[in-house]
Amino acid sequence: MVRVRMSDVAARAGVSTATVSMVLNGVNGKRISPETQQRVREAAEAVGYKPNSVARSLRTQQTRMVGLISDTIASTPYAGRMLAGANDVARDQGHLVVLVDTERDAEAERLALQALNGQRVDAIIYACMWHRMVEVPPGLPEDAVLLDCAPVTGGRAAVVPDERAGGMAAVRELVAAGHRRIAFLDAEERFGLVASGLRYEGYLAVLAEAGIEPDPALHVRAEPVAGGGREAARRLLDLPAERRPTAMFCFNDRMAMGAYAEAHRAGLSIPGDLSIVGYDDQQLVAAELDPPLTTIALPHYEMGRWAMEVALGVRQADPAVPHLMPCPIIRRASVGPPPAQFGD
Amino acid sequence: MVRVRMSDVAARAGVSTATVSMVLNGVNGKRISPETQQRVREAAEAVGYKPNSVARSLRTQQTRMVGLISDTIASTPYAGRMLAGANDVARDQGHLVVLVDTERDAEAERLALQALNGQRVDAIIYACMWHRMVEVPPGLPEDAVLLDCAPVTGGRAAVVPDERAGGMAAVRELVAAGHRRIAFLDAEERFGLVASGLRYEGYLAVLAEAGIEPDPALHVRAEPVAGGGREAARRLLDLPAERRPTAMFCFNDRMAMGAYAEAHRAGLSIPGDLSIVGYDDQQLVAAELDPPLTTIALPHYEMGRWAMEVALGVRQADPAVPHLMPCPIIRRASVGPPPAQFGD
DNA sequence: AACCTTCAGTTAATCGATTAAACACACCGC
DNA sequence: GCGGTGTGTTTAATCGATTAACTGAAGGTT
Repeated sequence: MVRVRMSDVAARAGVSTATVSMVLNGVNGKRISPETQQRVREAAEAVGYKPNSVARSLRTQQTRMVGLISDTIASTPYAGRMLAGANDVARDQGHLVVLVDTERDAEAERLALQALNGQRVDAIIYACMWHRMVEVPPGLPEDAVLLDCAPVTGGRAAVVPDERAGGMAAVRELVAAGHRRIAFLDAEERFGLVASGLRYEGYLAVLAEAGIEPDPALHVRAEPVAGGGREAARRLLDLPAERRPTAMFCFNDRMAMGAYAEAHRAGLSIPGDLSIVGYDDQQLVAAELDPPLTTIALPHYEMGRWAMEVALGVRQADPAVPHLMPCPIIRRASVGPPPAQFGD
Repeated sequence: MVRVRMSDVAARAGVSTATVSMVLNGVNGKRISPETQQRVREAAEAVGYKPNSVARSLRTQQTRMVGLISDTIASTPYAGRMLAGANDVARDQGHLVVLVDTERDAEAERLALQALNGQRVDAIIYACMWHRMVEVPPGLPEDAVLLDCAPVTGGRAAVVPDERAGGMAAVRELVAAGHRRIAFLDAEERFGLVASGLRYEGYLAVLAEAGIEPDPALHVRAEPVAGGGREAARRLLDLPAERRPTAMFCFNDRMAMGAYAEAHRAGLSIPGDLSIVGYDDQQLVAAELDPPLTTIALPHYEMGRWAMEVALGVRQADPAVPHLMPCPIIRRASVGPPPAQFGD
C-alpha cells in the first residue's frame, strides 16, 4: 500500500499540484486546457492516486463525516434499521458515519461528544433506541438532530414516531372489521414509555369517532413482554362473556405473542374468535407468528433517513416541534370480523 | 462554537506551540518545568482548548478510527451485538468506529473501501451478519480482519462461531437429560448455510460418543423459519410412536418457535412430553417463549470484541485458520427428561 | 579561563491537500 | 510601442497540529 501524493501526480504530468487539484476537483472558475486535464487524469490513473481526505479536511474544514451517538446499539433489534436509514442517506451525500455507543452513560456521552468534536465531524445525530424525552446532554451542538427522542426543553430538530396516529390506525382496523369491544393491552406506567400514553390517546380517539363508549375494564396494563401480554389477555378472557373483548390492541408485538399463547390455551382461534393487532412490526417475530400478526410498524428506517437528511441540510426541519413520522399498518392475518354472536 | 487553536493556548501561556504540544501530550523525553506545565494547562482550560484530530492525524499518520464494513446492518437483530463488541473495544483503545453498510453490493464495497482508505482509517474490519465463506473483496488491506465470515482462500485473520461445538453442546444437553431419540430440525441445503453442516456434525459426534445409532428419519430439513420448524416438527410427530423423537434440536430459534406451536397443537407439553433446544438465543424471542427456550447463543458480542482487538493489535491472530468462538448454552426451561415410557 | 553538560524551552520543517494572488504570454486595438 | 484583456499555469500561504534540531543560559570540571 504505497502512499501516492498529489505531488507525485503533478511530477508525472509535468504540472504543479495546484493544477492537479483543480483538474481532479473540477474547479469550474479556473480554466485548464483540455490537453493538460487529459495528461493530469492519465497521470493520476497511472500512479493510482487516491486523495488523502485527512489533508483535504484540514484545509477545507469539512470532514464529510457525521457522528451518530446512540444510547444503545446492542440491546434492540430496531437499531439496525435506524442506522441503515441514516447510512443510506449519508452514502448518497458522500458522507461517512461515525458511530458511538454511549450506553446511556453521561460520562461516556461527554467523551463521545468530545471525540466527535475533535474529529470535526460535519454534523451530529443523537439517537435513542426507544422513543423518549431526553435532557439534551451539555455540549451537544445547536444543530444536532435528535432521533427517536424529543428534547424536554424543546428547541432542537427531532423526529419521533407518530404513536397517536399509529394507535388510531390499529384501532380503526379493528373497528372497520366490525369490532366494538376492543381491549388495549397497555404497558405499565412504571416503565415511563411515552409511546404508551400516545397510543392510548389514539385508541380513545377512534372509539370516540366510532361512537363506542370506552369500557375501563378493557384497558389493562402489564409488563410489555410476552409474559405480561399473556397475563393481561387472561384477565380479559376471564371477564363475563358479555363484557369480554372480541379484539385486542397490544402495546407491542411481544405482548401480542403472549396474547396468542393465552388465546390458544383458552381454545380461541385467531382471528376467528379473537382479533389481535400488535405494534412494532418486530422482525423475525411478527411475520412468524401463526397466524402472521397484523401490526403497526415503527418507522425506524424512515426516521434514520429523516435525521440524516436534516443533519446534512438536505431537508429543513422546524426545531420548535418534533417531526412525527407515520407508523404504517402492516396487514397480515390476525384480524377478522367478530364471532357471529357479536355481529350486528 | 469558537475554534480555539493551539497557538491561542500558547499565546495565553506565553510559550511556543511546541511547548503546549509537549505538555498536553505528556511527551516524556522532553523536560518542561512544572511551573510552565501548570501555566499551559491553565491556559488550555481557560480558553477551552480541544485538539483538532484532523490536524493531528495528518501529522502523525494515524486517525484513531477503524472502518467497519458490514454487508447488512439492517436486516438482522444480531448486528447490534457485534457492533457493540467492536465499539466497546474501540472506545477503550481510544478509537472511533466508522460504519459502512454495503448491502452486499460489490460496487458499494469498492466505494466503501476507497472512502475508508481515503480517510486513512487505522484498521478495517469486514463483517458479515450470517456466518459465511466469502470472496475477499479486491482492495481489502492485508491486515483487515474478517468478522463472522471466513475467506474462501484463507490467509486472513477471521473469527466465526464454533458451530460444531455449539451443536455438540445442544445435543449433549439432551443426552444428559436422558434422551436417546433426538431429532435435528435442520435448514434446507439450498440456503447454503455453513452453520447447517457444522451443527449437524456436532449432532452426529455427540450421538456417536453416547453410543446412539443416528436414525436418518430424525434428520429433517425445512425452511429455517417458524413455518419450516412447524412443518418439520409435524413430520416428526407423525412418525409411528416408537420412532418418534422425544427431543428436538432446532437449527435456530425461529424453527424452535414453530416446533413449539406444533407441539401445542399435538397436545404435547414442553418439556414434559417433548424437549426442545434452539440456536441463536434470539433476543426478544428465545426468553419469551413459553416455556422459555433453552438455546445455544451466537457469540456476536465476543466476536465483535475479538475482531476489534485483533484490528487494533491488542491481540494476535493466526491468519492461517479462522478463530472459533465458543457458543455458550443458555439453559432455560424447554429441556427435561423424556416421558416415563421412554425412560430406562 | 576554557570547555562540557544539563536544562528549558524555541524554531522551523512537515504531514497533503486547497486556493487566492501573482505571473507569463499571446493577442488586440489605437 | 504601449496599455489592456484573456488564458493557462505557478507560487506560496494556509489549515493545526507534531517533533527533530537547535539555542542560550546556568552550573560544573579541570
